[in-house]
Amino acid sequence: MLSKKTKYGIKALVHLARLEDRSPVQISTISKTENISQKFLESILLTLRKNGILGSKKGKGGGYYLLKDPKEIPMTTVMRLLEGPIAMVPCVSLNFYEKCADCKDEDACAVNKLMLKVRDNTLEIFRNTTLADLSHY
Amino acid sequence: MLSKKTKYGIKALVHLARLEDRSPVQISTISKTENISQKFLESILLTLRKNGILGSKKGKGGGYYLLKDPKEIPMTTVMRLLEGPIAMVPCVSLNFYEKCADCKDEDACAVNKLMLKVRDNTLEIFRNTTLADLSHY
DNA sequence: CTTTTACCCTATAGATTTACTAGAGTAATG
DNA sequence: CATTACTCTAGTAAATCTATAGGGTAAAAG
Repeated sequence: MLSKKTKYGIKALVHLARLEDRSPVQISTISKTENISQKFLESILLTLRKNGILGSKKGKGGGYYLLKDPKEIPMTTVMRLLEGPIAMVPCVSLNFYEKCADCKDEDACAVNKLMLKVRDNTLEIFRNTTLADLSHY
Repeated sequence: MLSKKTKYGIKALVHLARLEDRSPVQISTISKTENISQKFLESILLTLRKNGILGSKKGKGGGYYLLKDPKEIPMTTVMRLLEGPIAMVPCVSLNFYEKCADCKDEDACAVNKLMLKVRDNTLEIFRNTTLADLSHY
């Protein structure tokens, strides 16, 4: 299951990407139009900012804004930031690899074999989908 | 993340599929060779039995065995039984569809659009992969 | 009638997710 | 300089899910 954190994060990013100009948008605005708990959204936007996706401006007229062109933001980045590993199992993860405790031989493991295929496919989709692609109606 | 339930279930099924004959195999045997908590495995095999994948035999010489040819068991069936929905979000699920509470227009929703692609791809893999495919070394 | 094995129910520790609360810090504006 | 409008931070509570353990029952075989 996709966490709400990721879901909300994507919605917020798309919200920003759909706007013409890149001037700061307040959390409360996004929160209201996208039906997201404001405080929860706050922490999500914070992690997006800390990881170079968003910029923020404090004080009056402040808010969050995209740092890059939506075309330059692939979903792999967003997913890894918010959701974590793209692979369903650590033993087939590129960025978060971990050996299974129970598995003797990874090459003979059916789960590994299956999930590797799934990961390859999913990764391909996320790589080839940018924020701009998702923002078209 | 794939639950251990599903992981163990697949391992157990592959274990059975790799055997020549279809005579009953004890839980304890599978549990030991696959490094799975016996009690946990017990409940997993039970649900597989209740859903027509496995048969069981009580008493001496008893155990679990496959009811069908591994070629006839697509991973869609196994995944839906053990893991639940294949889609990462209920609003793109075929078998477990549910409307998002927060989402006004599903067609305009970026999360929906993205996850639909992922689901289609993943589903295709699971459909085209049978237990037999996973059982080859 | 004893052994062996599946079957079934309950409980629980731990982790994770989601969300709320309360306030501190910072910048623009009149 | 005071006010207002924001972001930022931390702590925490509730709810759910996960993985496992324990103990007892029922059926089959010899």
